[in-house]
Amino acid sequence: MKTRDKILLASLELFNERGERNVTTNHIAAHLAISPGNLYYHFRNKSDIIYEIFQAYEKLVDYYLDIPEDRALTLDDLTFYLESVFDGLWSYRFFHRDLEYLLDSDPRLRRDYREFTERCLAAITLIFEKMAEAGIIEPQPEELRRAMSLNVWLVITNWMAYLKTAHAADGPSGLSLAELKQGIYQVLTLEIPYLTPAYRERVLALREKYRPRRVAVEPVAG
Amino acid sequence: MKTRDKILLASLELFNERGERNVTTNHIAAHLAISPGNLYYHFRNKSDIIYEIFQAYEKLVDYYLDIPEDRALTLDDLTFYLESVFDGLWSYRFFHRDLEYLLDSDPRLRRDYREFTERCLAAITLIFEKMAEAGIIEPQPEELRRAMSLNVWLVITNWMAYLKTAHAADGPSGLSLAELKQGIYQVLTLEIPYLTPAYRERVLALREKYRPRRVAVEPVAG
DNA sequence: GACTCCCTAGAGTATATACTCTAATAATAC
DNA sequence: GTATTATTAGAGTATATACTCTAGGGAGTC
Repeated sequence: MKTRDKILLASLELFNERGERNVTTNHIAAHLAISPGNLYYHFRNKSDIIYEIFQAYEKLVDYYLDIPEDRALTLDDLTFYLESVFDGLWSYRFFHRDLEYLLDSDPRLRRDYREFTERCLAAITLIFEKMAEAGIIEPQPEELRRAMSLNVWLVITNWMAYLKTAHAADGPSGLSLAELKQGIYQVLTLEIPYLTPAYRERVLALREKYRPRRVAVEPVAG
Repeated sequence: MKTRDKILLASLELFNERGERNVTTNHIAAHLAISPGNLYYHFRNKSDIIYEIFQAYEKLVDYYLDIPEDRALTLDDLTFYLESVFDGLWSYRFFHRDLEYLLDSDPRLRRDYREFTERCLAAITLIFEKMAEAGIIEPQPEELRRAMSLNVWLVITNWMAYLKTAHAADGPSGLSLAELKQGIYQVLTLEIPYLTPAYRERVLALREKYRPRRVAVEPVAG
């Protein structure tokens, strides 16, 4: 693999593990056993690394959320969208953690992220629309659909922070993708009241798959 | 005012304005025109300042969310809870911005914050319970009520980040309390499907008060 | 072999940051 | 007044961080 790509990969890995704030360019270089000079040969600064990682994230989610317009939406589609979005969130999980600081440090990123959010919100709204068309949920007025979509977005983008700050154990054990996907349970909770009788049971069954299992908190020895 | 209190106040102010990450102890001292030595006479380190500010935040919200058990809940109560929570969020808005880093740096804070979240979730659940008792919303099973409360929490705690990252203008104009309170619109959106006919119109009218006004984006000169 | 171009090493730097240390001053107690 | 304690100033420090600079290796080309 090219050094440039190795840098991007290692950065993402370290950022996800320790948080962007705790990872310096020297750390990244050391992790790859290359010199700082080498790293700076490939990237002008840390912001550029982050920006490029973001672009990959953006591309991934855009790809996932490319809603086909020519056919009806199925429950499998819905499952796919939900799973994919949380997969993306997982792979680039450092990003939302320090979002505000990152956007403050890089105007390009701020602009792109705003547009990215708008695209995501539009996609979610479209999904609601197509769910109504498919008879999965009752149709709702435009205004409500938009507000609901925004709530879905807020729940999705904040679920990880909730897990990391209020839920997970203190230890360095961290978080698992499986836990993260319990966010799907929360998202589907939002849709319950709008489900049509025809689909109600099926969606509830889907939701049930993501129900958080109450994890017993290990008593700390000592 | 005592120097100690001045330090807490100035820290909160600067943290809110610029973000904790961008505010050093030297900045705080300079802002107050005192020496760093003086600051460190009153606080052992930056973490202690943050911890003390958090305790004030916690106390404030606990006070707001002290739900009286001896009487029925009214719409005015609900309004008060919502307004208060967003007021608190505003006054200590730096906190959620760097939450994960802050909790990683201070085990006391992590423990306290987790308990704080649990108390807030319990309070929200109780509010739902009492809203059902008061006939404002239809009663729901325990499980659903808990999941709904968590969604309310996720929306509330993420609303500001949404505004700052995806919505607000780039400029240093920043955010206003009024904008922040549009989060109430989103929270009430969550409750719409559960409203009883008797209260539906009234709650919708309340919600309407917080509807975001589409702000025209100023074209940038130049 | 010489030239060029891409890549890399590694020492080095300017700046920032959290925090310390000493000495002096103000406040209080007796 | 004197002793004691609380408060403050301000210079200073150890460490970290993002980033630079110079020198050179390796591979291909003529």
